[in-house]
Amino acid sequence: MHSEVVASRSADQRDSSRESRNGTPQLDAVSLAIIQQLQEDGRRPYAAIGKAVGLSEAAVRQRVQKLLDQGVMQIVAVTDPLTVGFRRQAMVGINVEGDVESIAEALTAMSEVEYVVMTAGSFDILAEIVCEDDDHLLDVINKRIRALPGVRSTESFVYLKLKKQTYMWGTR
Amino acid sequence: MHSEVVASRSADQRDSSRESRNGTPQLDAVSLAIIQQLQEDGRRPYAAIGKAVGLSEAAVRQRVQKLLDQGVMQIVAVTDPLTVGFRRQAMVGINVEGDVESIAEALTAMSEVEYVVMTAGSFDILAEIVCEDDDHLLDVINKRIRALPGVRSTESFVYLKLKKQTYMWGTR
DNA sequence: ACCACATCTGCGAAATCCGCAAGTCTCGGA
DNA sequence: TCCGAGACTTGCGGATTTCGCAGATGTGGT
Repeated sequence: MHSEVVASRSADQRDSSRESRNGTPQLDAVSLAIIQQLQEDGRRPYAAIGKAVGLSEAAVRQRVQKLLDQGVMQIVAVTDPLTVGFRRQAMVGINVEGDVESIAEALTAMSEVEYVVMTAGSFDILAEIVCEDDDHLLDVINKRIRALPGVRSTESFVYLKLKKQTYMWGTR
Repeated sequence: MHSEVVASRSADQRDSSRESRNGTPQLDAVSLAIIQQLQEDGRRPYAAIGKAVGLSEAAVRQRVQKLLDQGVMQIVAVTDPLTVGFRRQAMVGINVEGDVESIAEALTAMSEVEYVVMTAGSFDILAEIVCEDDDHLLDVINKRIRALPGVRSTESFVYLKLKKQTYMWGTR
């Protein structure tokens, strides 16, 4: 009933914040374990987490704070869009002529756009749209996205049924 | 310094849990406001939330517990996959012959599959894959997904750059 | 060797969480 | 109309958690 992740801390396990070349902070095993705990329950007390990962309450608190400050993770409530009144969703594949980045930027600025990713393949950009109804969705796709200068074509995939949505990265 | 969302509670605002025909619980304005608070900070104290939405600490506590029990929302840590060691992601569009639902089910069972949605359009299913490297990604797509009986064809969109990822449903 | 820096621990004080009870109000059914 | 169910409020202690700080410990660079 005392499953410690790490019994002793060796050198390479405690570099909780070293920058790798691309600027993203490098995470050690302990921080990973902390994140894992908070992925199960975002409100789990620091002491309980400490017990699980083999750290003091204060140490866990400091690391969590740093992870939040660094933007490595955030602790938030996530919901099923349907239950909060958004009944139409779609993934939109977009092809761009010219600067892809600027189009992506414009999409990011739209509040109905939940998700924007630049891709390799037959689309340059994939964007997820979350709307209240068909009219709203139609408006966003036809009037706002297609109106952006540089958007060559779009293809829409209206969601029929959401089957899975996980937030368990790093928990495998 | 006392910004209450609701000054007085009218009838339709306090049906915090009524079932609509499709079985999903209906949310009132107050629960929406609570979720909104927790989307900004999943660890915000109940008293602070109560102050913001115009409810007592105890009432907020009861509502949050119910929302969690009902599965309407969950409070979790979310991370940027890249910083936790998953360097290859892709969206895969899938075409199916026969029962779409059962294929979706099979995808859901895979731990590398983060997201599964059934769609209308030129794909029957969209699935998001999160992997550690190219080999892993290739393995999942070619050996596991394409091997499913009923999968007619797939098309992959490898992620080049994630531009936006929000969890702010209902916060508009 | 020594310093600078980051991290961890320990420990009080303050704040929060949690369960509980009693009273109010509204809605809807008998 | 009367009554019960459900939701909210207020109030209350006790257990728990959070928070800030001071003092160790450890590591890397000079």
